[in-house]
Amino acid sequence: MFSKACEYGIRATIHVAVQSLEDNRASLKAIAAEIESPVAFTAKILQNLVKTGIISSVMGPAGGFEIEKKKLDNIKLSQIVDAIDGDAIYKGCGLGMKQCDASKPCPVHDKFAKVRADLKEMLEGTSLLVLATELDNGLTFLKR
Amino acid sequence: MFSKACEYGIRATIHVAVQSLEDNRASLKAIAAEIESPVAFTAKILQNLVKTGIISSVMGPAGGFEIEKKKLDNIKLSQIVDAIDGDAIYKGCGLGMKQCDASKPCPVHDKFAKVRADLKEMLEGTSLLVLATELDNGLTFLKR
DNA sequence: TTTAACTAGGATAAAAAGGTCTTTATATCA
DNA sequence: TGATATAAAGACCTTTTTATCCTAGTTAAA
Repeated sequence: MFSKACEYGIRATIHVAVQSLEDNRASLKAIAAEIESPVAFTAKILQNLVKTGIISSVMGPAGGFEIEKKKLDNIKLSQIVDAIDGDAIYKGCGLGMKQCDASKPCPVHDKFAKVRADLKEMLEGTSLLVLATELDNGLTFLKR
Repeated sequence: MFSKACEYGIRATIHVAVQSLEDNRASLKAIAAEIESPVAFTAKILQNLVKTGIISSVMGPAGGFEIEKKKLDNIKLSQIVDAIDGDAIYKGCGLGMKQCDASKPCPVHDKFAKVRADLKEMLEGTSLLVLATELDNGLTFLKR
């Protein structure tokens, strides 16, 4: 479904969100440990998310990654996915055809439409605040 | 969503199905031309599908790939996807975690459940016969 | 000025995608 | 019957993309 980079990116961002709720910064090392991801790879993904403006970073001792608490409710999963994997999952044809739309649909175009719409709705409707809160309440997990 | 191999595999199988409805065999070359796919790569995918028993092949002159007409209604998209990409799309965690189920869900587990169920239902509910018939009627396309 | 942290870039490894060539099966024709 | 041509099967190789690692910089607090 998503690339490894995107999977790590989402999990990392959720951890940063949880820490930000408690006014802590999350260091690269802490994030990688928390989500059990390769450190250097995670670094690149985070850099990308910083460039995109989804999270922010502070260099130097006591530095790390953070997200303004006010923004947590407005950041949706879709933004993270879009920043890392692009929009192929929304726009691309399910069978990889270049041109595939209502006027010249691939064999599964109509059948896929619903699944795709569901996915889009889910990604656009799920905020970091919700994900972070659920994790914080012990309802969900980031490891294993 | 699917690997390139799976996309080609689905498209190739649909073309074989259409030809089988007209009692023709489809040669590798014809298939690759029809779905605009790399010939050798397509060959491997077809071999895989033959081994899985989804399509059958005949060697030698006038040989090619075919599907028993009777079977077309019973072959579902899900079988093709499963043969090529495996069951990760149904069973795997959306965020790539090893253990992720109702008892220890990842942050998007519940949200993904619906999308996944939709996808599964769609793949398991769509038969080759339907796809081949729609293509034959000019309602859908395999190229571009 | 030391040190903890992010930044930047390339290097390497693994997996996916695609290509080449040889072998095997089989229909057809001499 | 045997030779030939056609088409899939199989083994191996190259390229591209994705994932991962490493090393040297830059920033800023203490």
